[in-house]
Amino acid sequence: LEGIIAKKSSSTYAPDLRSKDWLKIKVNQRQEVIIAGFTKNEDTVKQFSSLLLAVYENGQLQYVGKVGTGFSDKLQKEMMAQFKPLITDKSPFETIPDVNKPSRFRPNPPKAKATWLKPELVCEVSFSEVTSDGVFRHPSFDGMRTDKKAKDVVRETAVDTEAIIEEKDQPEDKHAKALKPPKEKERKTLLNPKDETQVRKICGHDLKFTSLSKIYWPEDKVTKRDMFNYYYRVAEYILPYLKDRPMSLNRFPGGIHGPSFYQKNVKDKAPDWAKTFPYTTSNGEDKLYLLGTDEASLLWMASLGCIEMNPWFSRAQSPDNPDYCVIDLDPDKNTFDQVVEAAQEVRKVLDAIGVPSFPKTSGSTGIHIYIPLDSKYSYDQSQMFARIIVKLVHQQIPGYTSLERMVSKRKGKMYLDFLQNRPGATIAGPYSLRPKPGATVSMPLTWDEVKPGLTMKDFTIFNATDRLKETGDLFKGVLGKGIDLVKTIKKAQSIFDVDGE
DNA sequence: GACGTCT
DNA sequence: AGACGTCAACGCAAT
DNA sequence: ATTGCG
Ligand SMILES: [Mn+2]
Ligand SMILES: [Mn+2]
Repeated sequence: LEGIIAKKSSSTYAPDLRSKDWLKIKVNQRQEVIIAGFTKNEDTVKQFSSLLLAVYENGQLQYVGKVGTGFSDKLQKEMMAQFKPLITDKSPFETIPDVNKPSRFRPNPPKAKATWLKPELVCEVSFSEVTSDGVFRHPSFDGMRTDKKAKDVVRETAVDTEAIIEEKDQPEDKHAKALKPPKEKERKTLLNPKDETQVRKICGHDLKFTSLSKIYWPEDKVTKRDMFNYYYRVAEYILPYLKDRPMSLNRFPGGIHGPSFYQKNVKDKAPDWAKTFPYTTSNGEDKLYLLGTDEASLLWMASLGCIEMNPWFSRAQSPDNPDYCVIDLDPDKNTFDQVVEAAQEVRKVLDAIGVPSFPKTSGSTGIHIYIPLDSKYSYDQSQMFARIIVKLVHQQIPGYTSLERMVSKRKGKMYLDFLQNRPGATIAGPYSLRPKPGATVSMPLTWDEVKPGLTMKDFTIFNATDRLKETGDLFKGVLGKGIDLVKTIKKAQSIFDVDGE
């Protein structure tokens, strides 16, 4: 048994971070809204990039934000047919909303052109909360509503009720406060800034955190304590990508410049509550992988000095069937703008054959692109598909990319790594920290963000949680509906010159 | 980083 | 109690 | 059998 010792913390600081307050499952709100227009980004092939949403407030049309996710290409086509007759060059709003509103975390939003619609169509969206300027956070499209008149669409939550009361500077009304939905609290920090050793109860298990002021990232003055606090705060985002996955532990007990080593076997090491996955090595030894499960397993890994989180592509329930295929761009003597170019080339190829793709910075030097497979295929099939894609990409940009396995044969060109799609192989998962100067994070992106000027240090331990509050989990689709490989490969063969070999 | 053994 | 030593991947393919 | 590779 590993040394996680049950001991009451003597610290007076530690508040009860485990009050059920934050344990509540985040329930999205839903409401009907009017479609008042749509935007189309400069580069996209889609019908539209987002819908501009509105509700009536005091008889006036009020902008409540936009939604850019939740519709398939097919649905978009049908919707566009409904939009066409309603297009108008006059904004239905009294004051024209800023649909390209930049923010601290998306300083260069893609240029989106707005098209206005007569406010007649109604749809339903879900969202996590309403921001202080009255727009939806993390909106997602749930479908059209044909049974509802646009004129009847008003705000459904009590949030605005309170906002209006405050605006008019009325005395606070207890009743209004009671109606207010529970505010999505920003998660508190796990560990206090003082004690070198602290014990916390996580998922019912006492975890001990030691050497908390040890500097893990000296260039950035980031400590082990900072690392724990980070994983604690991103837990809800990262855990879906670790859950039930065997983990390769890559340990850096002395920080990012100290010696490091891999650990796969946690037999007789993991605490008794940890879930494990048995495997047998090629020379017949029985070992146990740690499975990602919950916050306790996440923080226990971190406490071993695992700066990175390296999950399998498949889960224990179906270990031979990956949930996604990965195209891993590994630059050598390339600029990051070239990595961006290559990533967009991957996207173009995938777009052409109707395959959704999800990009993220690796946090180290490259970019990872995930393709959802929904564990319908084998690793071999996934790798075959990845090989087809990178071959096509390489044909487009042979000047600075390479498919050579041997580094010396790559001649400084970027490796289009498809071989990582094999059992037992891993890469740093989404939201993982990396043991690199800058305390970088492997950050999921929208494709609009994958453009020249992007840098690895845009996303770090310092800004990741703030960004997540704004963007939500951009990788949701990765664990969603998988592609149809058979159809897709056929389509690729019809469009491109795919050589089978 | 954790554990066993030695002084 | 503290110092010290030891351990902590793996599969595949090219050479 | 050893090395290179992620
Ligand atoms: Mn890589
Ligand atoms: Mn790679």
